[in-house]
Amino acid sequence: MPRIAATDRRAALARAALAVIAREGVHAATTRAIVAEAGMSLASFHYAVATRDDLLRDVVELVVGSQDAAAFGTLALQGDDLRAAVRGVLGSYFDIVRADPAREQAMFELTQYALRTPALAEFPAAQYDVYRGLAARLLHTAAVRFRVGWDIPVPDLAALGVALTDGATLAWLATRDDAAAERLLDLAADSLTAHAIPLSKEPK
Amino acid sequence: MPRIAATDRRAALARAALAVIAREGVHAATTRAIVAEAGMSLASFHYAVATRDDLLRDVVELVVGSQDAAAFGTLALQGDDLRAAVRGVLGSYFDIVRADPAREQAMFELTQYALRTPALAEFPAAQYDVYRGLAARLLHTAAVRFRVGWDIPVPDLAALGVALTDGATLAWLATRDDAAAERLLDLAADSLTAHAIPLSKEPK
DNA sequence: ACCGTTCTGGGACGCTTGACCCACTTGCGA
DNA sequence: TCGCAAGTGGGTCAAGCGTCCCAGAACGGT
Repeated sequence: MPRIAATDRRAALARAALAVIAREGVHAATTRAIVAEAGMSLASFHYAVATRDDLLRDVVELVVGSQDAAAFGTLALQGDDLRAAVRGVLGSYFDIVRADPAREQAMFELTQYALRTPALAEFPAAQYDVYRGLAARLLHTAAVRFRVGWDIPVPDLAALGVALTDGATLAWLATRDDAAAERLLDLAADSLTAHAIPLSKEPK
Repeated sequence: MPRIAATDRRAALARAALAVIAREGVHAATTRAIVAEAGMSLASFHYAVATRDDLLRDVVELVVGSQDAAAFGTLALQGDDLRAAVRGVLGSYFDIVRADPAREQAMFELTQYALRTPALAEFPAAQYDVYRGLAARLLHTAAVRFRVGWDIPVPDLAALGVALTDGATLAWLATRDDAAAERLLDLAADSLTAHAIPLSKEPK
């Protein structure tokens, strides 16, 4: 076992914990399961981190922090018109979900867990700020590219987008019905683009 | 301690378990916590039910079965026009969520738990069938009352409704932002009613 | 080459968990 | 009224949990 600085080990443990959670759920993320995943001894755990809850906090931070650009960086705005672009982004997101359903489920479980844990209670709100911020940026970019405006505030529309993707993800995790999910994403794209208004000939 | 038939005790235990889960989360629903909630001795637990997982199965069945008419029976279709009626139903649903957020979170947690448990893996799909069926019935009733049709299949529109309510609930549980939730429900009602088409003068 | 800090491993602790056993009480049917 | 199945309570078990301790190994500055 190579020597690793405590701070690095802490990060490695957080990643290992996330892997365990994705594979077996939050309740299975015991100290022993985590160190086994990371290939460490049990003592290294408490050398790097004071308590298990502290590590879970790291995991939540890891999730919130990395879910932004990391996973969604591939979501490119492309397509011939606004509707196609929006549908494309939703489809790309959904491909990510389908590629690793366990991980996506782990996100939901972590959110629920954080809501139950007083020390972590503020994280879910931050998580949704990240989601909504990302959605808002995408909407803004789309509006610029296709020279449209939105007939409601972008943050509100972003919230709608987040709710739609969350709802679609949850439904697919439960049913694994690909066709239904695709139809749902079609409707979601319609709902979002319905709020676009063409700008006057001379874009600002 | 009065004598209670094993079958009755089993049902009582399931209700107690649901109460514990709502209050403290799935991971806190230990056999001891459940019997304490139900006011029984630990031995009565395993007399009424073979194993803890068996009881959890009962809880899931209880949730799926009762969530239909029971909780949503109050969702009445009322309002002067379609849009108002749909918004009213969404608002009523949301009032239920806000009245007992812990219980609603318990529903999500149970779904996640069931997805992780092979013996319970088929329940989430059934749960969503119930949701979608309820939404479809509401949409059908609304169409009849306000003499409109839907420009897409009702099951698809029902899936959209379920995704929107799920997404809105999840977002509110995380942020507890009432105003944002109300705005989101406004948009949700718009998205749904956008698919209504007026019927010809002579309704069948 | 040395020494003290930094890191590692194995073992151990106290506690909670799900499960269960067995002696007991209760109440219904004959 | 009586017997026996149905139900109850307390105590107990092994396993798994988070946490901790301590002897020793590896490293970096001198």
